[in-house]
Amino acid sequence: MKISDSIENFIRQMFEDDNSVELKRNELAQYFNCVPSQINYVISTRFTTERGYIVESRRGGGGHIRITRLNMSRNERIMHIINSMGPSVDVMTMEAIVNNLYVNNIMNGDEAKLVMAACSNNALSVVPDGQIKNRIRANILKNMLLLFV
Amino acid sequence: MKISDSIENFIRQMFEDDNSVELKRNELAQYFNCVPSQINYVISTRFTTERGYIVESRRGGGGHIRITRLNMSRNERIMHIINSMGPSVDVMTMEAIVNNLYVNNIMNGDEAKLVMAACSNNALSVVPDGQIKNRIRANILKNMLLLFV
DNA sequence: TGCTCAAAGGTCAAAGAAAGTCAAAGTCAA
DNA sequence: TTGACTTTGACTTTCTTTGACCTTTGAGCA
Repeated sequence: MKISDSIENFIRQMFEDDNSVELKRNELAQYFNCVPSQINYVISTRFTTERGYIVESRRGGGGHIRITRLNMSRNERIMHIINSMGPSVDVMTMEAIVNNLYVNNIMNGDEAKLVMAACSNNALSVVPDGQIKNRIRANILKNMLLLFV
Repeated sequence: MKISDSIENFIRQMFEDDNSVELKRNELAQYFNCVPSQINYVISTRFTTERGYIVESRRGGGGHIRITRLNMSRNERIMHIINSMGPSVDVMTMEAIVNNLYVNNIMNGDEAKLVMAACSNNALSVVPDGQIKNRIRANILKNMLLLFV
């Protein structure tokens, strides 16, 4: 199960040497034995701007999808995250953001855990409404991230 | 023998080798011949933050529930704070608690700032009602403090 | 040069797969 | 008999998978 995660890992590994990778949607889909649009799904949920990626593509013969990992300065990165975050953030996105900052050495493991704890569904379990929960989460996250600028 | 207790024991045994276990709600329910929501019941009554567990989950295909046991051996003080905190905490109390932990070297300055940012009125400005705000604050604080245990 | 068409990739909504919630009904000990 | 704890199940929410249909691109041919 969880083909999407496998695909995500596969793509992630392609980044080992380079900050930019190029892939063929159909080839990749065939390799993973899934429909091509699943590749789009993975890209649109895992390689978003919020997580520091830029995606470009080209159709037609010799078409491709290029994913580029952004390399911004620490403060730029944080401000970029805050600004592109929108008023509402779900748990997965929040975790991705924090993890991203962790692997980029912008926060250490303890700090990452703290942020995740503060923004977890558990911490917000008092809030009944999911929409509002995500809005509060976004707010808490922004407030905490500002400390790293 | 109550089914809930059996399930609790079963999960507890899964912790033998590891501090973190992952389970499938439906599978477990089938194994115990109960409705899936009973698993939620067991988790929410037995594997709570108050008892030193963190629960994460994921829905959809390949979903799961992960329970992580926090290392209890560290400071009783924190557990005591958490347990004696009540369901609602105002800003001043929160700041006093955090400051106390700071001057007692249980957390460093950066960490203290993070906790205060997450629990600030600012972070919770989305929440209109003051009572609810304090309840959310208490929850966030508890979740963060557990990381110091 | 301009046209045509196959080869990419894109979009979207429906179906599927888990887990979450909540309240009603049941149980049991004090 | 009451109140706390359990059990159950209908309904909800979230995430994933699939497929039908759409758009863009570029090579090759008239």
